[in-house]
Amino acid sequence: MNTPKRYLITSALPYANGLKHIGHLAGAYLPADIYVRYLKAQKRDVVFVCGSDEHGTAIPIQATKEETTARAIIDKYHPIMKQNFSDLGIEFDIYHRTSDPLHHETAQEFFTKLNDNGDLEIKESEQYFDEQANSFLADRYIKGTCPNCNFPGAYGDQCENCGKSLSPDELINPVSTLSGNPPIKKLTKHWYLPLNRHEDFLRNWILKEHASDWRPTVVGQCKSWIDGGLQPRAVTRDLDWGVKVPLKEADGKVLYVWFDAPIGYISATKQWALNNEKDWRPYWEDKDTKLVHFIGKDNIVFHCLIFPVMLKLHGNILPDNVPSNEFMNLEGDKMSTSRNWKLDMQDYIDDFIKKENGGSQMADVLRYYLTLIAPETKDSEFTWQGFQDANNSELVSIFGNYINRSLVLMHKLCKGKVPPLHNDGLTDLDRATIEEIEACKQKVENLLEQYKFRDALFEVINLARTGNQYMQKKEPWILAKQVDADGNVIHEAQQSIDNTLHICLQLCANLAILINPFLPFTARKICHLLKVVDKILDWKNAGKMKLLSVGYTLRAPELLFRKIEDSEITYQLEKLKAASVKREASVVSDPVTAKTEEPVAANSPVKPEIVFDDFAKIDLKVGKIVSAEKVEKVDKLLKLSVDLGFETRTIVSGIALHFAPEEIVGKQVTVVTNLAPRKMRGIESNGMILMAEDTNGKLHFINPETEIDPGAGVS
RNA sequence: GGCGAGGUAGCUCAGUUGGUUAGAGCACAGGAUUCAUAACCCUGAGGUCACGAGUUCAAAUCUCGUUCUCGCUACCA
Repeated sequence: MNTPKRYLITSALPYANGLKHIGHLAGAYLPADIYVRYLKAQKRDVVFVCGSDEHGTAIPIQATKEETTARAIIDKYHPIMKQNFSDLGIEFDIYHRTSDPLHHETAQEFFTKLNDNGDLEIKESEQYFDEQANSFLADRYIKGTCPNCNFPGAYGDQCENCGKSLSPDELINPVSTLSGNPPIKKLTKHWYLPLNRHEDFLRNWILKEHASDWRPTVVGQCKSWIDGGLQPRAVTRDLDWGVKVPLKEADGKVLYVWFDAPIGYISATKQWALNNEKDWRPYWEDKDTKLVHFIGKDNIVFHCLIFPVMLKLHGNILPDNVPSNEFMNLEGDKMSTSRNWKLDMQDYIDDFIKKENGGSQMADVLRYYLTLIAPETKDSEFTWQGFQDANNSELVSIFGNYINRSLVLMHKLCKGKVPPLHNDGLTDLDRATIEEIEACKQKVENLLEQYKFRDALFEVINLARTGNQYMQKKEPWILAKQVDADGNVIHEAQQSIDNTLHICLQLCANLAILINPFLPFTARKICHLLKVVDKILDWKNAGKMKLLSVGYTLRAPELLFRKIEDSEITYQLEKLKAASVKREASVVSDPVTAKTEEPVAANSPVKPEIVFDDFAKIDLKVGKIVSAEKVEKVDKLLKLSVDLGFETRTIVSGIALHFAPEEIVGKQVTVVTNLAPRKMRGIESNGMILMAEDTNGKLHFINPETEIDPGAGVS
């Protein structure tokens, strides 16, 4: 493996619509920071960029929720996120933002080049338009009744009640959230990135060239997408929040957020270059640059398929690796912002780092545990108990304790000075220990180069364990009891004590260097205790045994980590559960989006008023199920034959998860008989069975109290 | 239903191209020790490697089936 000339490391741009939780931290920011700190300790040429992603419809939506403007939202969250990262020791070379003019220029230039080269397609389509607001409506700006669960406040892209992804066309009774009026359909023009043109490139590049050096989950996910068929993807949309499409004919259109966001890496690099009087170009154009994207698995498609296609078309380098992490669960459940099941970085900072017994050592504790359980190969599990255990029995008991006992012993047995190493007195154990220090450096290095952060961290802790074992075997405190008539330790014993503590202290210094990428605050604190400058943390010093000069006075020991009490853990567990329960309770009385919605949807779960004639259009009849069978290869559908008196019809109904075919034959049901026919799975459905859903989500038939003749009208 | 990733000790996870009694850390039990934040150190117990077949001299590892979890995707008039 030859060393690249320079590195460009990116962490996924966090979306500036709210606080970010530790799942995000563990997925994209912490591993990147560790990697970057390691590279920098190696004195490599590396730039670590990140920034806030401030476009997309969710920003104005959040603004409505908080009753403010989009600009105010991003100006609120950008500095908070920046500070959160800083408090946790995530040290970007630049934390930029996509609202910056430089980014707008960069994104526009990117679009223009692709468009000029004919790499984009233009298509016209009908989209919902709000006449009063004179504006096309993003999916998120259309609300209506969810066709899946009948929740009246479903958005055009997703129903927040049942979680189903939707398209605006699926909504029943769509309404614009801008004016409250039903939208009309209007023709609009959009630019598309034809991913389908690049299937061969992607297949070859990922599935062949990177089949073995990328993580299996990443390659697998890409394969799944590619095999599923790549579609042209809209690059622009009708919205007034974002990067304006740089074409006269595209007034009122902006770049789709997925298109402009990754370009944010480039504009961030440009800004960094401006700040530091550097040239940004080689970082994105020179083949000798190693580009690495750190992301969570939800971002794989963008960073492995879409953005590389964009980069290739634009003439940039491609990522060398995209070490995506899986997800981190919390106490047995998925982390979720909407269900409030999470631990925000901000909350951890408030509850641990900013406390009197906290400080930056607590930032390192979180970094330690998150790295220990990093979801590198599969989803992992954050538990507060695990957090406490990792701290108390590893950081405190093994690592912190080793450093502490080394310093304490040195003060007691070596007069507070680094003792000399008497070469003629070296034992096999001494030599073996020295060799282990050197070997540890190599192990950590190899693992980090392969993005195996968890294993790398283990090796460092293991070196502390080695130190403990070594000290235990040498027992300098026992040797110190061998005194002569004057009470002085006899010569041979003192020599052995000197050698032991000399090696122990050099090992401490090595620990500082090796732990530095993972726990930077701790590394600096060790340097302070050893009275050495931070320069010693250069990676090239690792494995060396001459980091501390003989005879040098060291500081009095201070503890590196404190124990975490049971009460702190119970407090967090209760807090987590309380917040999540509160959330559930509030959903019942006050729908997810209550504050912002039109009164109708917010205050009463009733659809807009209609007149009798509207109702009279619907033809409802009682029918009787005469046969039922499961539609093959589909989860939810049953094919029913329903006797309506005057005829027997085939109706396909999505109730298979609730009823077995045999148990519903003979049941009476209410049928909408004049609904337009619709084909599902190749079967034409002529009508619709009315169902009621209880609070548990279970479906119930709507039928007459006692059996009556099929075909009876309902009104 | 399709595709992808998983199911290994109480917990969190390793297990390279199939090869001797399946590993680590933590937790647990016993012992030893006191320099150290009752920390460290030593020893030990603990697994039908989700389940069932098959290929093989040999399977946690390969093949097929079943089942469960996660992600993407399809179906809901």
